[in-house]
Amino acid sequence: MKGMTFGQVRFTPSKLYTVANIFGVTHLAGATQNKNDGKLSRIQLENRAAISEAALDVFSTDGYRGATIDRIAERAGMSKTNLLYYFGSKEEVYATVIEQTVEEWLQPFKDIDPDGDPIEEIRKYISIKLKMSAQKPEASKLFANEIQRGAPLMGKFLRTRLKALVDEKAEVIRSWIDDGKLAPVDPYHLVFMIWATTQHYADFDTQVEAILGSAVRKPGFQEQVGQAVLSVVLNGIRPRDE
Amino acid sequence: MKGMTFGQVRFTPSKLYTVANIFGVTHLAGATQNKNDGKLSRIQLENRAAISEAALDVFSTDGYRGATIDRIAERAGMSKTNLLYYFGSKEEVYATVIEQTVEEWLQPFKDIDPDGDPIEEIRKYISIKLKMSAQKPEASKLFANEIQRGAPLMGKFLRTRLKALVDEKAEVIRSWIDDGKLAPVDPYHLVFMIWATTQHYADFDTQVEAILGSAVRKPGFQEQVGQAVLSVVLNGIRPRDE
DNA sequence: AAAAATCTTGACTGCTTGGTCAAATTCAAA
DNA sequence: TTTGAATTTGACCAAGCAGTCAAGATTTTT
Repeated sequence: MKGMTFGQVRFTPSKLYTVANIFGVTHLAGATQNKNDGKLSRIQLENRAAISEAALDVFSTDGYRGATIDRIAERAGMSKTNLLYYFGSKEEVYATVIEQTVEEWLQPFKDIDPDGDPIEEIRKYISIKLKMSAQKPEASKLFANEIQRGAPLMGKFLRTRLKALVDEKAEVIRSWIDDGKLAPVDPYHLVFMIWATTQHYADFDTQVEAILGSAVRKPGFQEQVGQAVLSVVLNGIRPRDE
Repeated sequence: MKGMTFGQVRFTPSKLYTVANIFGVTHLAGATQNKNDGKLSRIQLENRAAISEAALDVFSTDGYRGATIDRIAERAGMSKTNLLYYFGSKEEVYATVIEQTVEEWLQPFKDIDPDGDPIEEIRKYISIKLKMSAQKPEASKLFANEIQRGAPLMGKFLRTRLKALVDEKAEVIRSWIDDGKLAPVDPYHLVFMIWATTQHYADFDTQVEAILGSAVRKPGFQEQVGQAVLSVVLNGIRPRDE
């Protein structure tokens, strides 16, 4: 598609292709045929990084449709034309940013250790996830937007790699339950609950702040959230008799 | 239907205005100076309803920016021009749809009964919310999108009425805890958890379906979700000794 | 049935925005 | 320093889209 268009139009000896792995988008990166054998120059590195960062900001708040490459370029400190020199299209910028973020975002989930203590592993996972939501809400918002659009870009990824990963972890949880170390609960829905709850603080930060007011900016807030969420997930709201 | 009322109507020379009070948007409603003293004609009623329904569909999947009034009009079975005869602008359509939905969506929350059995009240609330998410995911997606954009339209509503409502219910939950009928948990975060979890099944249905596959369309699915969510929220995942 | 009011639409306008092009300007290797 | 490659940008184009306008069609009122 993109590649074809370019092949057809004249191959400017000044464009270099980078293969986007997960989402199957082949996209330009800046400079081909540079004698530097595929390696990106200092300027390319800097500019691509600047664009990615700016794009994450803009896409996460404005959504794919709402974002404009003009605004991304401005935020990255360059002209739109120059941005388009590094990324062949808006969609490529978007795909790249999602790619760069998804691995990082999923890492703590992968890190759940089948041999660890179940309660401790889940506690750790929730804590990390909450921290990530607080520190980089843009990442969460970016995904949320993509999924809510029907995941036109990530659809296949969700159905293959993500599903496989969740299946794997669900099996782990199931074995924990079998060992009597967790109360019997559908592992998939438990995962969804954890995702929903932790990401809520990123995706709906506007609402959380509207309701809790300035408290969300006080130092202990994150800990308070962690404690509350963990308390419910681990112990439930039904009083335990002691 | 009391409490927050919308839809007062007043007139101007050539267009009939409808005042959308909560969101402070004054918007046109169609029809020139009809003598019919504020009452909407049969055609007005039908068309406004058709537009609202179509708009909910389109806005919820495409977001505000992504939606076009052309597509809304097409879906409502009329020309864009005609749609604009009933609603003065895209934003008015949007505001109207949000208004029409928010009350309905919030009703079960309002219905939480301070004098009821705490566990039972919360169980009921979660069940209803899950059912709503399954039956009308568009409503949830519409809000999600609005909040994630930074709530340009609903911001004030969130900070005033919604906050007041949540404050009120948080007080109820606190009193339940004081009575020893619930485990001690921050009421606000409990509410957020319930919102996040239940709405997740609407907002992220694409992801849920990608991971669970065809199971989501099987008859018992909704009950399964309800059971899993309730089990965690009520009892937690830490095994209870019997 | 005629008039008045209401409803509907095609044609058009102006603006935004993704993307192209060719002409610079800067950078880096020799 | 020279020279070719890499980088940058202003001018431009076409598509998409919100919103206007005036004229025609339909419904309601008298």
